[in-house]
Order: sequence, then structure tokens, then C-alpha cells
Amino acid sequence: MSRHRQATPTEVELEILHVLWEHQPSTVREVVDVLNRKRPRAYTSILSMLNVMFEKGLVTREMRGRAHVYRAKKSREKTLGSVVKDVLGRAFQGSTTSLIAQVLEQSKPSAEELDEIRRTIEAWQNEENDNG
Amino acid sequence: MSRHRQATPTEVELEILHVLWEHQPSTVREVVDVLNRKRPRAYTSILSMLNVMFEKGLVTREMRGRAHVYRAKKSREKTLGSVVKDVLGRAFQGSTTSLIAQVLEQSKPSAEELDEIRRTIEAWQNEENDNG
DNA sequence: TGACATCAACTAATAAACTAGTAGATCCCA
DNA sequence: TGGGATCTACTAGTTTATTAGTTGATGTCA
Repeated sequence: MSRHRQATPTEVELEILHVLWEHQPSTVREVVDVLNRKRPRAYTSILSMLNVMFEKGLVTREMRGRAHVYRAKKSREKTLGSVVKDVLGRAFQGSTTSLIAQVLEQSKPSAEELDEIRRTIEAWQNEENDNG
Repeated sequence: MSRHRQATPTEVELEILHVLWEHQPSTVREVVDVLNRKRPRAYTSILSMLNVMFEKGLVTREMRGRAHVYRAKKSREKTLGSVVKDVLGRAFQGSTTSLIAQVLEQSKPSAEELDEIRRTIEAWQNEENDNG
């Protein structure tokens, strides 16, 4: 426990979480097999990472036979929400529009994608009105 | 040279860059004075960081009297663009709309802020048409 | 001109992130 | 029933990030 509060998962942690979100629960072996399609690492590397993540509370696990099966503790949405919150504060000093301008600049969406983005905004607004 | 290509500045590096973007060029002393309003650190800590950043090519420097004055090498826009690109790939697997949905969810903009966001989108679209 | 302040350079220490090797238990099957 | 495969736990090494102390040069001012 130092200055860091493990605000957001690290790069490799996110890689692993993405695998789990796609298919839960998974054994270490299953996670390794998926990850190795992109970048090969030793079985024990992923095992160690999952142990660290278990200790951090990022994943839960239980026995299935003599192997552990792992689940992400927080949903994809919750986790990615933290990531965004972190970036928003750390890099954009809270300015939502500035962040969105950069997202557009980076992703250069087509007209169709822009429409989808607009729909996303409308959908969010409607949902807000419904709930709150 | 390992797995990392220094994709994006670290947290403290971003803190320092924000100071420089506000007021360039700055001496170490000036950066320290600004940063210490938020969180006090030793002069030599910031000095070391600026040295690291100089070696990484994040900042330039030149002599003014017997002190260095520092400038951010890349603009705020370019740098924040990299940050977004990084997050987009690392956490959102390239899905712009998913990222924007999370931005809304996190910032919960008011109706006025939503309008501003819409204007940001329109502005970006017009600019794209003008240029490209 | 000598005490004091300021500055860069160097050194170092700590923590976190990541990767992987070794050892020992257990399971399965010929 | 013993050899190979597989799994966890443990250990450890490398790199990066962050903070700060020490040292020596230089500049200022009384």
C-alpha cells in the first residue's frame, strides 16, 4: 500500500479480464490458450498474474477438480467505467468534451459510425430520464 | 527496450506536462511550485522526473542562466490523442461507441453539457469535411 | 571574500509490473 | 504401479516508476 490504490487494472490484467468476460469461468489453461493467440507467454506467467489479481480482488476463484476456475469480480462495464474515470481525471482534468473531441480525432468515425455515436448519446439520455 | 514503447506518459509525467502546457518554458523551480499546491514533493524529485522525461524525449530544455528551462515536446492535443488511442485499444478493443458510452456514464453530463458534446461532434464533422 | 542559496548531476532505495523457472502433489492410463 | 501430463505454490529476476538524498559548481550579497 503506497501511493497507488490500484485505480485501474494494468495492461496485462486487462488482457486477462477481457478473456474472462468473454468466457467465465475459465481455468488458467483456458486463459493461456486464448492469450497465446496474440502473444505467447509461459503458463506460469498467467498463473502468477491470476494469483496477483486474486489477491488484489480483481477476480474470484473456486476449485473445479484440482484446478481453479476464475471469474472477473467486476463487470466489464464497471471496470471500463473506472478506466474512463481515471483517464478523465488524470489526463483531461475532468473535461468530458475535451475527451470526446480526442476520441473523435483518434477514431475518425465514418458518417455511419457518427450516427451510431449520436444514437449512443440519445440512448444514454433517455435512460437517464427513465431512471433518474 | 522491452515490451513498453512508452506509449503514454505516466501519471506524474502527465502532471508535469500539464504544468508545462500552461506555462512554457518553465524552470524546475517553477514546475515544483505549481505542483506543490496539490501534493508536495522534493525539488529533486521533480528534477529527476524532468531528467527522465528529457531522456525519453517528452520534453526539451535549454539553458537560461544556470538553470534549465523546459518545454513539452508534443502539444497537449497530440499527447492526449495518444492517451485516448492507448485506452481505446487497451481497454475498449477499438470500440469508439463503447468508450463514449462509458464517458457519458461516468461524467453524467447535464442537458447543457450534452448539447456541448453534440456541438463538439458537429464541429469535428464539419472540420473533417473541410479538410479531407 | 566568505556564508548562504540555488541548481544540475549522480546515486540510491522502494514498490509495482511482468515473466518464468523449479518443486511437489495428483491424476490418468498403459 | 509407474511414467508422463498437469496443476498450484513458491521463488526469483528484470524493468519501470517514483521519490529523495548527497555532492559539487556557481552565483549573490553583505
